[in-house]
Amino acid sequence: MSNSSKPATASPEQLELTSLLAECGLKVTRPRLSVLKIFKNSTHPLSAQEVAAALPTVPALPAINGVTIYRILDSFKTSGLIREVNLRHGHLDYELIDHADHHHHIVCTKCGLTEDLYSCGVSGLIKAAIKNSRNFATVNEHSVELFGLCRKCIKL
Amino acid sequence: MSNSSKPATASPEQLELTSLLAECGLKVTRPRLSVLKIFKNSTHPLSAQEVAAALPTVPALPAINGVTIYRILDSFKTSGLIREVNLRHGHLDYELIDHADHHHHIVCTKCGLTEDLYSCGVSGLIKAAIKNSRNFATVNEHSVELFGLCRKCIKL
DNA sequence: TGCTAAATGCAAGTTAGTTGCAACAAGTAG
DNA sequence: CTACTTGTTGCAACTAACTTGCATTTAGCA
Repeated sequence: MSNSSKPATASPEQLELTSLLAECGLKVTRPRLSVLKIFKNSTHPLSAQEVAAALPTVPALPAINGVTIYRILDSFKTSGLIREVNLRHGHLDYELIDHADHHHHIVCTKCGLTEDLYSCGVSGLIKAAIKNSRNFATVNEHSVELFGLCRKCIKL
Repeated sequence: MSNSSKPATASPEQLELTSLLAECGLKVTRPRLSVLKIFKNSTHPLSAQEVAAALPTVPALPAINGVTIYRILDSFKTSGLIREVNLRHGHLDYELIDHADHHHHIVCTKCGLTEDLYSCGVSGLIKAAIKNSRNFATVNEHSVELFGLCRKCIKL
């Protein structure tokens, strides 16, 4: 039984995903590997539903439950693998945290097209906020989202 | 019947709210006046539920339906009276648009305390985004939210 | 004063996300 | 290699936020 529960050979990609999970102290399971792989291959933030839709349906394997996806997203968030972003789509989106890659988003309010922005410029604002506020002590996170129209939608 | 449907005297506040609605092309109704008044008196963004909770319960008058609140928020938003803000509370918040008063928010991720920020500093980012993006044509809106801990919560 | 379009109330439905609990499986100790 | 323990998953039911359809009412205006 060489291919009953474990693949005969593990691809380098699979190995990378596995160690990424292990490093975060998360057990390596099939659902988690699948979800992580989807994020790795995605160019934009994903909602829980998009993750669900992107899950491969292998006839031989049982489908992954919707609840499990929420719980995986939660565990990934807690362990710092992904972050929540709010793109005003009426639900939460998630994206991998690549520590070398701090960015924000620009969203088309008509079609939902999303691009990353690689400049930021709020560090001054953060400093000023802490300095001027009597109530706040620290700023750990921030979101900057631009909302506009893409070239396609502005023509409609 | 002097006090059956209309008050004998209209307060200056009532008059102001009335004309504000009229200017926006909205019919002046009791539910709308109540909701607008709540926003006028609030120092922070409000959710639909908070608006509902803040509605006065005058025994003589029928209560205002929850659905109506959503519809009022929608009409206020469409006519530019209020704006949506996303403070990661799992629902949408709304605040009056005061055109002289462009601001953003700083939110405590533990207790939800919210303050306004009166500096912004993203105009450079917006210009750069339009210039560098092949896909985007205009930026009409933006959100900047800082998330951190207030002095109370950081001690816990 | 009466008309008409807009606003409201009510009931039911939808969507996103959560909770409790039993079954299962990853990692580890023996 | 096997057995144990704890974290993970699946299922079903539930909640919160918000929406829709339709009948009724009412603001604004002729």
